[in-house]
Amino acid sequence: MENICKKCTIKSKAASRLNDTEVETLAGNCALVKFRRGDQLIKQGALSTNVAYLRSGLAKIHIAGPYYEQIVRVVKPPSYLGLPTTIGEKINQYSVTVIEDAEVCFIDISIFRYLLKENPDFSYEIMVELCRNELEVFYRCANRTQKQIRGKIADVLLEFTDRIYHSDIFIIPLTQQDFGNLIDASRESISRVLTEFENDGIIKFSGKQVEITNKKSLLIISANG
Amino acid sequence: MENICKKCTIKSKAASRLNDTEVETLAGNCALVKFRRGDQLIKQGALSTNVAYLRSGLAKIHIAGPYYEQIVRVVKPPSYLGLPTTIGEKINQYSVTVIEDAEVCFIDISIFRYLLKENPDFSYEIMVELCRNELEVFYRCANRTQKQIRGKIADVLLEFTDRIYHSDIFIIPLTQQDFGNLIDASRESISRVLTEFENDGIIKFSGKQVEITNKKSLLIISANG
DNA sequence: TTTATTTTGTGATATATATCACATTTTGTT
DNA sequence: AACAAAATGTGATATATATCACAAAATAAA
Repeated sequence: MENICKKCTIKSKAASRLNDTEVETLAGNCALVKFRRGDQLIKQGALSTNVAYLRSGLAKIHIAGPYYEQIVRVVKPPSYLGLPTTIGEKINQYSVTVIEDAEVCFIDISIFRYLLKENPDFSYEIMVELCRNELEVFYRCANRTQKQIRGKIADVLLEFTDRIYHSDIFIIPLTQQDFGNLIDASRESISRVLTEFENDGIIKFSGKQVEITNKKSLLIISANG
Repeated sequence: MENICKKCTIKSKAASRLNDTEVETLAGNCALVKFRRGDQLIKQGALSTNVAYLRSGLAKIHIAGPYYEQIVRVVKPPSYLGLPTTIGEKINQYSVTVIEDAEVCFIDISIFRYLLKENPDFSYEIMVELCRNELEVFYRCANRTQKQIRGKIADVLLEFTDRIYHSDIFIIPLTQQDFGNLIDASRESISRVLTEFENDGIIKFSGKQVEITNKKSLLIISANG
């Protein structure tokens, strides 16, 4: 088997800490798979045998809430998925679904654990990622609670334009239903506010394509809403 | 200096993975400090030089939200505090305040990092803790969103009785203001619902002391509310 | 003990957002 | 291309919970 990981151009910061032998071990126990929008990468409740590394595309993490499925966050690459399961648990504690065609490397859990044990630098970088996730959920929580719908929608639009697509024009990778779920709002409210933003000349949108035409306003709404 | 850590009876699962020499290193760079309710252990924005290990007592994690301070969760011992800062960041990303008199060990950051690097088992246990935290925040998020006040209050009461105090009678360690903040409700709503629960014979409460008199009802409310 | 401060209780009222209901458009499929 | 299914737009209405405004009680400080 050729060493696909060695040549990988989208290596994680953690993986770049691995030495040649370790990369080889990784490559021998790692499968690159392509997924399409809607495909489920990780299914809550299922036994897990792999860590997933999101190389490209976009995914959403969602968990079963008391009444309905709750989207917790949107994940952009590069990012490891399912770590909390790998570490400590055997059964997936949440689901991950692709929302934009993605390439994912599945890494055998025991190999991943082996690398964590053998290479403290690798391990440390994984920890950094875990910590960052925790903090992000904290912030997101505070925002979700304290802002009202307009502000939260502005936040999401800004996140897409600045951190995910790095462009003023992009396709929202979520249905309005999911968009609402992500920020705790109803589908109808999303529709209304988006229309309102359009009327106010802040965005243009047709279908799922959005163009941010007045980012300043969006920033103000994000700060005050 | 005597080796206080070696004799420690409330050792973390991670720390129990350390060998004698490592425990000695830890002991030499670790200070046990007592705190009283209201004392701030970790201050968001401040430079961090220590990891805090909550040995006893109770604390709340809170972060600056867009409009007000948001309580993210209540932490019970044994638990490491400030890990996300230790790992990856230099400045505290959230605050921690004692809500019930506590004993805390402050561990020098560089020593902590050294132990992470030297001892993969220690490191792995820390990761387990990080992952558990992440999952808990996920669940909490879904609950906060999907349940209404009655259900969320029932949840908190159940958490106190089952997981924190292991007793049907306990003192709520939060003001109603903080209680509300924790579950996204107003102070007034907490007061009203608590009174309602008392009228329905589910709890008895005088001042901050609560006695759960009908746990079954509470479980039902938690499940349906 | 007295005084000041913080916390709690409770009614009346306001409001942001959900829900419902249905038309319309878009997307996916045979 | 035609049809079925899913997603979106928009008005009318409902509602859970916040906010306001005080009074009362409990805690902390002097």
